[in-house]
Amino acid sequence: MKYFITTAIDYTNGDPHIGHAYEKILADVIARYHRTFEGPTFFLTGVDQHGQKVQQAAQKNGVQPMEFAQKITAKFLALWEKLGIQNDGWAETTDPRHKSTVRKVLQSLYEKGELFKAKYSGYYSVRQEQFLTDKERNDVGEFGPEWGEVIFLEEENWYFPLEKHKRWLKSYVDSHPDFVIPAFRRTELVNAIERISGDLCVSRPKERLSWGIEFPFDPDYVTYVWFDALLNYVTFAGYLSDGDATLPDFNELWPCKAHIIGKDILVPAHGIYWPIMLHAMGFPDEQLPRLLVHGWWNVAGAKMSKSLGNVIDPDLLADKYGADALRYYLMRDNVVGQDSDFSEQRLLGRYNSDLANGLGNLVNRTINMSQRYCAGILTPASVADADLEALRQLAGSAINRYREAFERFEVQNAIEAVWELVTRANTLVEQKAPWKLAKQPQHAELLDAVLYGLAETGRLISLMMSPVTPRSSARILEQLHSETACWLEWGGLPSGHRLGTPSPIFPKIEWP
RNA sequence: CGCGGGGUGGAGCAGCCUGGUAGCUCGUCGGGCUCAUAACCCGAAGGUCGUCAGUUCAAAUCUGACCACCGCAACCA
Repeated sequence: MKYFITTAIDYTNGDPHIGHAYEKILADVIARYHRTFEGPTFFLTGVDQHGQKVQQAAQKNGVQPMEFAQKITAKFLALWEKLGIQNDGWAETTDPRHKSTVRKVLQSLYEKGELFKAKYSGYYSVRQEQFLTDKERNDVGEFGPEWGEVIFLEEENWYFPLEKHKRWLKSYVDSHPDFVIPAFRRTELVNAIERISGDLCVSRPKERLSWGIEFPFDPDYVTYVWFDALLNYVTFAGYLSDGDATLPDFNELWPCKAHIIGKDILVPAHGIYWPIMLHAMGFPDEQLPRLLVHGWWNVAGAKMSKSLGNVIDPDLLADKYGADALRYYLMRDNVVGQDSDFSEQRLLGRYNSDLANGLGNLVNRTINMSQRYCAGILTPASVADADLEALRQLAGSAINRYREAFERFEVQNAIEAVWELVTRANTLVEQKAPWKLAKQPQHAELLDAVLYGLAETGRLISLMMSPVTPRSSARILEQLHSETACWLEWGGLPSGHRLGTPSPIFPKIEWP
């Protein structure tokens, strides 16, 4: 079995922003942790290319939907490359392999009697191309001018029954407390399940929307975008792929350990539609995925939105401060699940105080002293020293806390555990003052022990930080001449090991 | 009486589920060090943990009420 983790697939009707980046970085950090320290991992992310909004955005730009979707897709891909997102699978909903699986699922649900055709009539906005409900009525009970021409329309569509699975979903969620992480998000879902009524319309007549996956048994219709998008989690894991060698072995991956999603798409898409879909498709309860729900990045206390014009561009930030600095800030300054406030000043503050002054300086002074006092050649401790022993003990407990935090998706706590070690190592430098020991030949062994302890601590720290700051960690390990070892225990550096040349990894950046 | 979230030293946040000396980063003040990216280390000041009441030997943490704040049309993680 592989550790299978996914993100939501991003809708290709607009450019990526900091929220998209945060989610992918979070998933990437967790995936990298597992890949490095736990075992085979499969990280899937991608883009959602179908649907009305994409069709509309394309029209607005005067291009075909496919062309538009591909253009936006390229932007996402370029950003993930820049941010160091290391995904194993890439989901595009226009991929023929995906279309084929979606059709197979539709066919199978149809044969099981889980899809039915029915007429719906109601008020329909021609401009917005959607049916209106009472929610859209304004104070005086009318549909406002923003909807344009509103007509009464009767339309036949395919429906997926939700209500008949309501009782099952309720009992499933009740008996699986960790279906939704963090726990408080579960409350919202439980309330929403109580309100389930009616069925989900999963088709759109082609004359109204052509940009989607055609129904296999009714070519006048395309699939509703969520029904199409949610299935990416199984199709790109190899579900019903008939041994297609370009896709993974489904049995190796499923069930997914975590779908990482934003709080806005928990209800109803991932918390209601998706488990009911899987249930209807025949997945047993123990084969359902888990949902890891993250919060939003606000800006100066306000919600980030295109209309407010306060959208943060991760691409610019990565250029300005480096991908690792951005990754570090987003992971360090946020409790997974909660909202956070984005501040560039704070990003810079974190970078300077934690990465430059803390970790970067520790590594730099360690290698420098080793080069200066023992020609960069390490000799493990041959003398007992209480401070060194304490550092070694702390390294052990930090590793444990780090691993436990990752198992609970608490990336922030994992980082804090590492930083305790950074601080402790810097303290040891002051306690032992190697520059003094170097002048006292009788303390040569203690000096060796201290320098070894510092280098080894530096190795462990950069290893532990490698999921978060992969490129910087690689550079640190390179300077330590310890490029390959992933040994997360004390003593990875052998006796006689020769360190490299020190060079600042995180140069300090002044606020303009 | 709609749903949900948070209200913790100057700023930003953990802790709350599983009650028991209030923790972290930044900032301020004092001291130390000189290996290092003017970085590092130590110490100090600063909090009645929104308010009121309850449970308890003990409440930031559990219960109830109240107060002000944020999100729940669209864009959208």
